[in-house]
Amino acid sequence: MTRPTISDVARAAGVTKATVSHAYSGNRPISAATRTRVFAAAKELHWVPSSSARALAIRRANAIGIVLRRDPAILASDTFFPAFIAGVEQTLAEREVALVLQVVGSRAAEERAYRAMVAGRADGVIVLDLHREDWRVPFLSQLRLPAVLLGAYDGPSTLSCVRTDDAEPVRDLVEYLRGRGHRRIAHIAGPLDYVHSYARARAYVQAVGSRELLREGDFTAGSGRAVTAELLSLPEPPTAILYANDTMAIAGSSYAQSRGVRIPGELAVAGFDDDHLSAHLSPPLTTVSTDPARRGRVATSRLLADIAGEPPTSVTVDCTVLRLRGSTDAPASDHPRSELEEEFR
Amino acid sequence: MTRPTISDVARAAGVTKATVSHAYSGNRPISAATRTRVFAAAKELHWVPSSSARALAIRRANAIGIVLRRDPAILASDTFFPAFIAGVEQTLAEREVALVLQVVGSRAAEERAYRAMVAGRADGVIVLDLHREDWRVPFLSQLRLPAVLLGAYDGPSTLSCVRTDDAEPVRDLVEYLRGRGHRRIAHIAGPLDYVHSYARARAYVQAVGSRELLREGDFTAGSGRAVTAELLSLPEPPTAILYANDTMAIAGSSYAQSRGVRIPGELAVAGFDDDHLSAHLSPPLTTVSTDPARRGRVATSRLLADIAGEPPTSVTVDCTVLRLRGSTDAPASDHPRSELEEEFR
DNA sequence: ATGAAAGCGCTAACAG
DNA sequence: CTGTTAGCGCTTTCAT
Repeated sequence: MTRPTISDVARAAGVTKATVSHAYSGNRPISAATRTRVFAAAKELHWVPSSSARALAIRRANAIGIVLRRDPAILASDTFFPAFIAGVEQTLAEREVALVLQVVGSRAAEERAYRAMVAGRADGVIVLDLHREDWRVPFLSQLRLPAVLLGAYDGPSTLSCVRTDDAEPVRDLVEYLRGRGHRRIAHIAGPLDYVHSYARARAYVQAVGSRELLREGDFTAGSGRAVTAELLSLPEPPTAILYANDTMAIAGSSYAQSRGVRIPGELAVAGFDDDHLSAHLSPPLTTVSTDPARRGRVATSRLLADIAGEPPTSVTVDCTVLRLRGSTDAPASDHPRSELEEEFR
Repeated sequence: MTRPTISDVARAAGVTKATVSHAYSGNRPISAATRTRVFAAAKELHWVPSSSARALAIRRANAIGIVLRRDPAILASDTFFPAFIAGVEQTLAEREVALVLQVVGSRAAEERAYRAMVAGRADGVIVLDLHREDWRVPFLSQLRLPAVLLGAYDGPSTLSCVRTDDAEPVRDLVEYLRGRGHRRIAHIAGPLDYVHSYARARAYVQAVGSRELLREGDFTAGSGRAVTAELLSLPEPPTAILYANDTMAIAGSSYAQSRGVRIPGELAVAGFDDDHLSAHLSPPLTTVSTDPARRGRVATSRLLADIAGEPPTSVTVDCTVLRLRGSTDAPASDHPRSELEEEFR
């Protein structure tokens, strides 16, 4: 009635536990005959090795962790996360490694969660939502917990890092809009203490040469709407808005439309992330796809390498693709296609 | 250099391992003095009990599992999942239980994943995406793995179940649209082998009394668009469409708008799920909010109860709320508000 | 090629 | 109230 153990299998196969263990791990030669007997017995008894016992013996959890400190509301509105997880799981599935997820509400809980990870829940972690100076970087190093940072972390760090160039697509977008005659281009950034928000905002400021039309949102639909309202009520409102994510872009442009502003005729808008809805809106939303699944895969295999003992490394994954769509079409339809636009297509 | 164990703490505190263990578990009286010494020593050494050792000793993982068999694309477009997870974590955080997540691609992998769960990764599982006849129900019973089914499962089952009434909001919606003069109301369902899709579709068919305008989508934006296109090209197209989720509703109505169909003037649309964007669209989308976070909390505490040895139970959570918004406003603005509408407001 | 036995770090009787 | 002593189920020397 109780689950079978390795001893049961050994007994049934007429061998010892060691033999069963090695038959599975392949860590030492086993005669074909006994191996067959062992496997048969195991299948017969429906034996599956206990992962806790295994974890204790080899001092490895065979799991990686992600601890997220987020407002449930933000989590729910994040299009990046599920796709990222899908990527993580894709490379995890090949080995027999599990993902343990912990969503916490406070810094204290976050520290506890990481300590629990080192204490045997996970062999390493992926760190998301990087801040420009993130306490977790020194904290995790000190914990000696293998970790990979997702995002272009600039502070001192000896941890592995999976970088993305957030600046380039922003520059391209600004250039593209300029080419279409836009002179007042606004940017609604995400919280500026996030490395990716900051990188996008900085690229924007450098490209337009002014902070006048830079605003800070919080990635939610509500803030997209609110900040858009503010921008549109300016004496001289922008003719184009770059949003730091699609959620804000969609909410913002819907708000503009509800006020009678025609998109892209009177206002061009672009997002970031390529939400699954963006291509299906009216007009379809210009955005930057960032292939979260791929980044999940890269981060995971990097982490597994760290765990296996390889030295931490920084890798850059070139995954941003500009998706030019209807929401940034020419303000007036008589604008000829610019060369730049052709190039992007 | 190696992580401290309970023995190190015991030695430092001048007691035995048993005392340290009990000081933490409270499983037997410990004098205040020694307890203090123990805690001091533990803190001094930064000791955190090894979860694998603990799991082996108490035969419990202190973790629950969710295994998901989904296309990454569907995962990414699912607004339900992240919110649900947030709810799960909320009640998990109070106890020190972790969530292990596994996304798999095949039935075989799914079985393996569940077997790994019983084998020590998790003490119980939450089952999502229920099919009308789901092999996992007998499978998990046989595995003797505590499990709670999320959704109104009708087949034979002795597992706990967290139910939601999907039918009522659909009936209400149909009634509401009827009250506004709609006579051709279509429904774009999700895959009909899912219990929730089926329940919604059945309620729809009962309410309108015909399957003529029933279609099956797959919850993605692409299918929302495609099926909407088909419906709109009918000789006698519907004047209202009920979608089984907001993703399809948004894609579908955007498509309609891009074809010049005015919403709600010429076509009323409603979704299901209350995506974070829905209230911010133009027009705002009428939908049914289903409080995924709350259902996550309920399912989790139900599962923890099962794990604690309570007998499995079926609970119904009354969490659907109709959100009437602009996308279902009167076809002609001279329609007086119906009484029903007032009641819903 | 296989067996015997000693842990991995914790909990839980069983004594005292 | 606290110490001793077996395990939990697996891996891994060390023998043979």
